[in-house]
Amino acid sequence: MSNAFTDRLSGYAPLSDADVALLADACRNVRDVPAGHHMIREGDSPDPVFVMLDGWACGYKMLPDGGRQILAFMLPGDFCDIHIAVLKEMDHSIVTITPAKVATLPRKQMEALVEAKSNITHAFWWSQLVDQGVLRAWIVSMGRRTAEERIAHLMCELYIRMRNIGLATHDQCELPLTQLVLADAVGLTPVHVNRVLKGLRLNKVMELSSGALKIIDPVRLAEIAGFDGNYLHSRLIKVA
Amino acid sequence: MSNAFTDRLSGYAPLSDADVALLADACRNVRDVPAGHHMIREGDSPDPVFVMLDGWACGYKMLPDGGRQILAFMLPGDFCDIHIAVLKEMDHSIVTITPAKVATLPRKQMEALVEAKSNITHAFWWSQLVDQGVLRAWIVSMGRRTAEERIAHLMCELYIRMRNIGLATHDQCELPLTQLVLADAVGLTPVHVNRVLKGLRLNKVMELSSGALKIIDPVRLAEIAGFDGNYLHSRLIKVA
DNA sequence: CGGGAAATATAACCGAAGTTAATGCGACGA
DNA sequence: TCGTCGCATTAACTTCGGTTATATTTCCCG
Repeated sequence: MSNAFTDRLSGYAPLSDADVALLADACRNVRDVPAGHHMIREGDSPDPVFVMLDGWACGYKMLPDGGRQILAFMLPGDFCDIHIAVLKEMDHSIVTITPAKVATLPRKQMEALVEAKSNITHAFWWSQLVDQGVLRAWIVSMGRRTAEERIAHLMCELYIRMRNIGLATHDQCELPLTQLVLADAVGLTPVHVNRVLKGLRLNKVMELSSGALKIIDPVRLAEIAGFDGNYLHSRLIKVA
Repeated sequence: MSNAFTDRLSGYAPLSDADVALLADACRNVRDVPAGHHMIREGDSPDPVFVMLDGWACGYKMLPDGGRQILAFMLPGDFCDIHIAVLKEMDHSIVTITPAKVATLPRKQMEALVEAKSNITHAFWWSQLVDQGVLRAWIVSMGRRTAEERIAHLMCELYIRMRNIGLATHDQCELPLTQLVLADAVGLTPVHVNRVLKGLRLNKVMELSSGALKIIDPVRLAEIAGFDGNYLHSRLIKVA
């Protein structure tokens, strides 16, 4: 009865079989959506909460000049936005990057879950805190890291997150991001992303091609990124 | 019985007099701390939750190379970090910028508040969401805005937040940040911050001196910043 | 299998912000 | 009252990453 979502939450609080069943049941309403499908648009009034069960999505904000800044990547098991119906209006948009399976939890059900089971509340809180930690790490990257460091850091983040949900081998994982998407995420131009990627490839640090990330020299990569995975608070692996 | 904290939360959920009294009582334990006092250091295991009742603080992360990135400013009424004791280890530090009055809420009391009163829980959630919105806005700034735009945007944010808690006049507010602190916040060098500030002053947009921000041309400032205050979800003024 | 769009790759040039360094100016304590 | 320390200011030079433009490759999809 478990799925990517219950797996993730189980890493954040000790959930009983009943809790897991409850959560799994809550996301029984699953939709298959194609790549490039908007789940939420800025300005929408949020109703259901979305949970990624399979595939990638990202949250982003457009600027008046047409630029786009990606704010976060959502992987299987992640909440898309855990607002719990408190906002009048979404302040950003969410779109799928690959074809995806998305569970739709009506807000009432979310609220019921939070009220009823303190374990689940706890797991939601924790999830929220981790997401916030990721946002903070992005701010640090954008503010103080060079282009190469930023990209290396994002690769570390995504690789570890993929590993935490069992979707990475020891040196490799799927990474279905074009250089344009990457550029929108790290606040660089696609041209410069290409230059940096070339550098990392030539220096035998990592390779990114045909939708997959291959880490050749993990130590060097983490060194360049100044990566400290602590902020991901990833208990999953240790528990499992 | 109200204070800066209960005022802020009242803007997020309808709190009864009893709720307010409960919250005010929860932060009866107030400490006066000097400027530059560390409330939380990265790596600490968090115990109590801190609430700013007066003065300014900021959260930041140090980089291996000695650089510093400020992640958020905390104003009167703000939670310093609403982790509710869920983390093993803080992933960033929090330090006062001015002399401040800080309330210390033991984690047990926080948990009790959350469990007991759904209004209060709701207000905490909302507060959390606003903070997250601020983080996202910072990412957009760092990723996609020029130096001038970034500084203009931060000034807009801080002015509006000060206004929301009744600490700004129609064109002015206290802003006790040195150019060095500002630089650490917007991800620029102090030298460049100075250049930009000079430009804004010469163009009669705004002035920043002796700890105060004076907005001369608010329309132009918001224009430069591409500021849309929506993300602050500031219901306070409208309700009051 | 072949044509077309999207994604990647490269090059030449430009400009915003970083670096380094020197100077000015208060505020505060001795 | 003076000296000092931190902050603000300014200048000269450098560099990282942006811009624009043009291949080239990949990968769909008929």
